[in-house]
Amino acid sequence: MTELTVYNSLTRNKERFEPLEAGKLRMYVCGVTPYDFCHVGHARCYTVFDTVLRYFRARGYDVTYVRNITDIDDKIIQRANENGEGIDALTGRFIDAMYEDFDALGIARPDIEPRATEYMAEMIDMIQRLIDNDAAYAADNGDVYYKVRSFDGYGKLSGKNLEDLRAGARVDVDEAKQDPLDFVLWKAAKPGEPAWDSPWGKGRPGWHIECSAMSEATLGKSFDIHGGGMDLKFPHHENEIAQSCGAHDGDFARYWVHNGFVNVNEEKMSKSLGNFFTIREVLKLYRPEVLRFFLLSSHYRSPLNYTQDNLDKAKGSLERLYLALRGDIAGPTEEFTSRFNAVMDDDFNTPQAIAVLFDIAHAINTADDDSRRASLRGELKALAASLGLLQQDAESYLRGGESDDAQRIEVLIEERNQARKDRNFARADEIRDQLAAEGIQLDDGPQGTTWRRAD
RNA sequence: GGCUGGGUGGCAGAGUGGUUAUGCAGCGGCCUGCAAAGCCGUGUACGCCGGUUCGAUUCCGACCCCAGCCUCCA
Repeated sequence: MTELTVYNSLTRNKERFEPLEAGKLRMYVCGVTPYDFCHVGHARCYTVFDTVLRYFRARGYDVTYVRNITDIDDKIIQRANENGEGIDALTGRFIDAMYEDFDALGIARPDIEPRATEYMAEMIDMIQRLIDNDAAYAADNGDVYYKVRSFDGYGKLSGKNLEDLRAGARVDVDEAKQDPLDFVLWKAAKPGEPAWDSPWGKGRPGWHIECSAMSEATLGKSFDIHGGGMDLKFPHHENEIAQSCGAHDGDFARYWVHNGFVNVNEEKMSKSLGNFFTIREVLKLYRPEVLRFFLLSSHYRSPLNYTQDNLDKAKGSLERLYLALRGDIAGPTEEFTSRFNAVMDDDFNTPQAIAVLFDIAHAINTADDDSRRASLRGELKALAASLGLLQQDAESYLRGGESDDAQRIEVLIEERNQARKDRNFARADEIRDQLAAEGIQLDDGPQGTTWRRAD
C-alpha cells in the first residue's frame, strides 16, 4: 500500500501523513456562518472534506470530524436586524437549510458540531490564558486584543511578514490597539447586540477565538488536520494559529488543508461579490449527485469554474458510469483498488480516482462473462463510495427515481418489441418516438429493452 | 505594490525528463431493421524566450497573462 500524503499549506509541501495517534484522524474544518443559504462554494468545501473523511475511513482510520457553526457574528446580527427577526430564528432557519442541502449532496454530518454560542466559557477561558501568557491585553474600550508581536510564527501560514502587513494596514487604526495588526478576541457589548458576561465586561467573542476554543474543547490542544477554504488562510487561520499556539505553548493542528474556490467567469464566487448560486438553486436544475461529481472532477486545490456547460458534462459522465453499473452486482474484484488508493493517497487526487472509475466501467463494458461483470460492478461501487458517488441503484438513478408510469412504459416496450418481431418498424419507431418525446430513451440490448430518462 | 497559486489538445481536467490520463464533443468503422448504449480505431496539447540535458510540456532563469489573499468571505 502506498503512503498517504497530504499537501500542507503551512509548509507548502506534500507530506507523508502521520497521525498523532496511530490509526486515528482528528480533523477540524471551519463551518458556515448561517445567515443565508449555502452556495456552490460552500458545497465544494464541505464535499471535499467529506471525501477526505470517507477516504480516511475507507482506509481504516478511526476518524473524529468536527465542523463548527459560527452562530454569532457581525453578519448574523446585521441580517437579523434587517429582517426584524431574532438571531436564533435566523440561524435556526439557515442551519436547517444547510442540513437539507448537505444531506442532498451526501455530505455526512460531522461527529461533533460545536456552536459558538455554546462555548462561551471555553472562549473566555482561553482569552484569559492568553492574557496570563502576555499574548493578549484588555484595552480601555472594553475590547480584548491579541498581541501579534508576541507570536514569532505570525504570518507563516499565509506567507506574510509583519512589516508588509503593517505597511498595508488600514488607516482607520483603532486607537485602543497597541499595534495596528493586533486583532480582537473579545468585543465590548454595543447597545442592542447580544452580549455575554466576561471578566472584561459584557461583550461577545471575535470570530477567530471561536474556532481556537471549539477545536481545543472538542479535539484537544493538538490534532491532525485543520481544513477550510483558501480565503480563510488569512487572517482567520493565521489568527487561530497565533491564539492556539499562544495558549498551548505552541501545539496546534499538524496539517493545514485548504480547498480552492469555485469561480464564476474566472472570478471567485462569493457572497460579497454577489455572483453566487445557492445549492438549492442549482439542485433545481441538476441532481445532487451531478453537482457532487462536478465538484470532485477537479483537484481540491485547483479553481473550479461553475458553468452550466460543465454541469452538463458532469451529468453525461456520471450517466456513463451508471450505465455500466446497470445490472447484477456481486462481491467485488480487487483489480483496480490499489490504483485507486494510490491516487487518493496522493493528496486526494479525485480526478484521477474518477479516471479509475471510468476504467472500471470500460472493463465492465468489455468483460465477456456475467459474473466478472457483476464483480467489477461491485468494485466500482465500493471504490466510488469513498467519493460519495454511485451509491444509488443504477436503474433508479437512470430512471430519475420513482416513476408513476413505469407500468405504462413497460406495456409500450412490449408492444414495440412485438412490432419489431413482426417487422412492423413503422409502429416500433412510432412508439420509440412517442416515448422520446416524453424524455424517455430506450436501449435495446441482448437481454431485452431497457429505458431511462434522457432529459 | 507584497505574498500565494496557475497558464495543457475543440471543451473540461490529471500527469510526466524520453512510452495511452480520463470524460465530453468530432471523425471513420463494428453492432443494430434503424437508433440509443456499447465496442474498435482516430488528435504529433502542453503561455513566450533563453538555459541545463542525448532528449523538456515536465528542471532552472527572465518575460507576458490570469486568479486568490493582503477588509467580511468556504
